Amino acid sequence: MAKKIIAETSDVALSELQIAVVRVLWQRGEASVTDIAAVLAAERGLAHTTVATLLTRLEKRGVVGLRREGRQLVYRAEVSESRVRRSMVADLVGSLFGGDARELVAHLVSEREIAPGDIARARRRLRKNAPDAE
Amino acid sequence: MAKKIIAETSDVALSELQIAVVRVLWQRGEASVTDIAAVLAAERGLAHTTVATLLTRLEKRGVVGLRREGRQLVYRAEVSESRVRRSMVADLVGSLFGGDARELVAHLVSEREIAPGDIARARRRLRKNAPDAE
DNA sequence: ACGAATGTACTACAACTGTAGTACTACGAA
DNA sequence: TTCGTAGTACTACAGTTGTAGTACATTCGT
Repeated sequence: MAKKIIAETSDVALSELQIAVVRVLWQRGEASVTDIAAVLAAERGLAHTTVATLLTRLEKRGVVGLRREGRQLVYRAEVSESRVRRSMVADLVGSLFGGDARELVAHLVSEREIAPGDIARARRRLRKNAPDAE
Repeated sequence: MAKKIIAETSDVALSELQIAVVRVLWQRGEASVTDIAAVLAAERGLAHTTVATLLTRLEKRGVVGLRREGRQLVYRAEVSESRVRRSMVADLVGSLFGGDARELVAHLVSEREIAPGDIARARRRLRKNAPDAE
């Protein structure tokens, strides 16, 4: 009882590029290499094989899963966006804000990225979209 | 007119470990390799030479500067903590929150990391510590 | 002055990342 | 049936990171 649990528990830190790849999967649920490569080619001119390599590596790490459809590989995300957000925000808060998310909020305020009322608004929205998410 | 300006303008993304090193400098203003190595050795058992290597590399990147004092090297940070925060938070918000910091706040709320009033509190604190900070 | 200790410079090395080419296979069109 | 094409697998390669050893130089105590 190791690998699985560790995989479920441990952090998922992804690079910007890796996120861009997985984002396509978050949006579509599933996508073939060609689909994803098309997006990444448009977004940043990456070669098809580059995207394939990226996916292979992410698969090896368990970040994405794949299914074979004929000769094509169809990928899906194995980690949710919120899980990645959770772990990456926690990493950032931990290393740069002394582990206190309120420091991050203070930073955002001083950078004028957010304004009073944004928390309340977020709360209302959350309540609406997931009324019983405790 | 390139390097300098680019250096001043461009992003500063540091790894967790690199931040731990620079944090010592942020705290003390200046510190010798031995000082920093002592902290890092205590914090995470790193060898003296490891810390020296880290510092050399950070120096090459312009993240820290150094001064020679006899046979010792005394380092100082060349980038401020707030600059690093700015650029790393922007990166994270950009890649995981669609560039909208309010999404990050919503995430923090849903993770129960912050509560209503935290923005106002941050505001008051900022106003107090830097009354004319625009 | 000599040897131990201190401190830096250089080298090493594996893992991971960004990037992509090449080789090979199977499929579909003519 | 044959050839171009789509698609995957494998290899490559430079740069960064985490980690530290070794080689040298310098200095301090006795």
